[in-house]
Amino acid sequence: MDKKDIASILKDISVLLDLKGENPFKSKAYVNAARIIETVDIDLEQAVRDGTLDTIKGIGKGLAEKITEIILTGESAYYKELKSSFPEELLQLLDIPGLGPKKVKVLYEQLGIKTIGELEYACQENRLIGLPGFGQKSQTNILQGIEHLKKYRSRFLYPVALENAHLIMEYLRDDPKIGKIEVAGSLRRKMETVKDIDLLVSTKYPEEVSDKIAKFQQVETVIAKGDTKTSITLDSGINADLRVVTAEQFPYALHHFTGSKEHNTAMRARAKKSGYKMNEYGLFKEEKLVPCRDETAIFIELGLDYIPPELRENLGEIEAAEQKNLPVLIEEKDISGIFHVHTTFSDGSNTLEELVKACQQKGWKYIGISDHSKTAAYAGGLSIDQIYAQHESIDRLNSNNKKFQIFKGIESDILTNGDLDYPDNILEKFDFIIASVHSNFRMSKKDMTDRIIKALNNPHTTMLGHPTGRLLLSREAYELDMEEVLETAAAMNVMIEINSHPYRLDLDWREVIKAKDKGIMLSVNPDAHNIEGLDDFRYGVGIARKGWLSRDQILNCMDIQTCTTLLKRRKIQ
DNA sequence: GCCGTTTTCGGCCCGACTGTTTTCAGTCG
Repeated sequence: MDKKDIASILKDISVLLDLKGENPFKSKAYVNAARIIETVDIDLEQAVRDGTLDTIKGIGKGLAEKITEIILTGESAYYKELKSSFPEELLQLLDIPGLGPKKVKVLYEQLGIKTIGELEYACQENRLIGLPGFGQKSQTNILQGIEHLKKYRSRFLYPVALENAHLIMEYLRDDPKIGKIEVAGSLRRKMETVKDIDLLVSTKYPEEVSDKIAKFQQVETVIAKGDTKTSITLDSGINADLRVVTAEQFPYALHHFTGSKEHNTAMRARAKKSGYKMNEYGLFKEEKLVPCRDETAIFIELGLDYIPPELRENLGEIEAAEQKNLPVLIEEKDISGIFHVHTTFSDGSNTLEELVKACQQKGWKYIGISDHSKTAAYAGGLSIDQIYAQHESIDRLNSNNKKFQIFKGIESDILTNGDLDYPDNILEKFDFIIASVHSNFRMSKKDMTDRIIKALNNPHTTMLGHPTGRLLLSREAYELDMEEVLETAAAMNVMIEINSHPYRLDLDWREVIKAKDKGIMLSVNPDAHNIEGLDDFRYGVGIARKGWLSRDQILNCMDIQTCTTLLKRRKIQ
């Protein structure tokens, strides 16, 4: 029973309470507690033993009791009881846009609808019309929503959403009636996946701009259209919300629609405490607008340093901003070289020479080549002879150019027993070794943890590659005790990569925060298989920023000399 | 269900939009 499992039970309880029609604040208390459990850096089992669970802000006596029960027994009688009053599939109905707990309750109690299939059938039979709160329009919308759900996934990868956002922005940008236009929402906060695109536009002509948005060629449907908000579905399947405000309102609206919801809630509560009211239209003191020309001015008015969007998750950023304690976040320009690049020696599609040239053109000072190791036969893993051949090429290129360094590396499979993929006399020939799991994902949590821990204890391992193995929106992470992995990495001085491939973004940014706190050095790696793939490092920088990292905590922000020293550190120990 | 430098009771962030109503509830962010 790890933190995620506990949080998931608490969230389920919250939904069930909503369905029962309980006090909404009670339900909110459970969601809130779930979030706290997920993010708090406290050993919960220890807290149970010490009886200190209810000293955590947001967890009182009632929740502490329930969480204790879950930790000790793996179950919750309260949860079981709630669950038994509804069919299990019922919760899926909440995925349909426009259906919340109240309406689902009506559908269930009055029509006995339990599944999406039953709901679709009931709509086709016209049976929703006449139910309290339902009519012709809502029935049609529900049918459309079901169609949409079937057709598309509910979330999109960050670059996909970004590209779609840029399409809309380009369409609007040249319009003289439009002042500012900016991305907001989870996209601006650089979440790894997003549900929809939020765009904010300033104009004196809201109606005309709304009309123009609805006429965008790539709009499939206009979901809603009002004075300040237009919601559309693009033909790529992604939804976009466009908010239209005046130039004066823009900074407040930008902050509001960037979120997160949790950050906003905390900000408004804070504002209220000091006698302000805060909403998307402004910051008000005694009903009077406090003029702010940009977001920074809003933060300053509230006694805070500017909080970059990536940090706005209500995970301590407001307190840090108050104490002038926010980190100086890493930026793309801080990257001075790149590790984890595949060449034609294994499954890459560009040669060593081409990749080196591409890196030089980007102004980088070094590249760390890491092709696959021999067990990864499907990816053309290198035989020992091929390693010698590659090292010869690298030595030749290095001797011809003293200003650019090629580091010799390998992405070694972590074998099922936790060993690396070559004998020691070969492993010691590399400048760095990325140890990654590429096979046998379905091990027990304990076995997988032991497997990785063993690899971390190997003196040849420089860094751990894509630590969770997840593929966003398609493959779950393998079972792993991440806490133990981070502890070991910290103790053994092993670095961890932030794999920047948009399908991975692994280490997860929530864990990056914890890794940073443990003093672990991270490396923003593109895991590039061709020249274009090098640019994925940008997504990794986004994750590093969400993980509160500064340049001095990232290997590939260092100069050649420092990198060389840091890579050798492991072997000397 | 949580919380408290006026409070152990009575609050709990706030507003837009839709579809259903005939002044508002539900949903969403």
